[in-house]
Amino acid sequence: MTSDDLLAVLAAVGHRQRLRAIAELAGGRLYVSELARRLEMSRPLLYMHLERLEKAELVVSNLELSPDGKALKYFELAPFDLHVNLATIVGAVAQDTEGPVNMKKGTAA
Amino acid sequence: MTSDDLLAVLAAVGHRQRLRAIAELAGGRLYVSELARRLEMSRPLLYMHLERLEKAELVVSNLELSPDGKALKYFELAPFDLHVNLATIVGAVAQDTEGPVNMKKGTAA
DNA sequence: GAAGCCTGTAAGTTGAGACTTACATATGAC
DNA sequence: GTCATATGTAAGTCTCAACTTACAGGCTTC
Repeated sequence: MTSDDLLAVLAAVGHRQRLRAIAELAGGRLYVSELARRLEMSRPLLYMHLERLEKAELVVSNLELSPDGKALKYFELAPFDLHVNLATIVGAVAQDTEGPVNMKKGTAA
Repeated sequence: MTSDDLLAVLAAVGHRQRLRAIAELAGGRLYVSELARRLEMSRPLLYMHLERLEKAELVVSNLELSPDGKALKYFELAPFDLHVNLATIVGAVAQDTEGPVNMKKGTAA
């Protein structure tokens, strides 16, 4: 995991509104407008937060059509469990100095 | 853990410079000026970051006198291991709605 | 048609954190 | 004395994320 990845997750989850969004989604998938009502925040604002959570791969979205034809953008939680400890941080930061080498997978430096 | 506590830690660690500071401190305790040189950032700036890390209880400081009489403010890592997952977040957010009750310890609601 | 939902986005404001420069203090060495 | 080290902090700038308002569509139901 690069420090960019780590920072994306930490910054994404390190915000009160996004924390609340995640907690609300813990009860099950919801579409944007409905979630906005529950969290009592404007839809465009929530939209922005959800985009951020999605980039950090903490949630997944899915545009669907309701039975009555409305477009509903559903969001649901992606499973995640990040351990914020020394090993994680040192590991992530190490990659920054380790030379910006392109590698597909693994730690073959 | 309240959501304030959780946010303090996440926001503190969710910043590139502070991540680097932590990684550098992983090699052992350092005083501010020395750490500033290693990270190549201004001392006042680093100072601010360290204060933030200390508030989140990720580092501990200690003002000491060097053999030659100089005051050195040493920082060292505090042990930490936060699991960023659903349980942690839901638990933290739950306390916000759970009524701002003062309680010493335990979850006796 | 108008009204009720929904998504998507642009444009503007604002506020907080990040960052710089500068200074005051203290100590020891020359 | 001056020069080097260190801490502590004030004051200012600046950038960016957060947030609001407003509008563009789409589809139903009446």
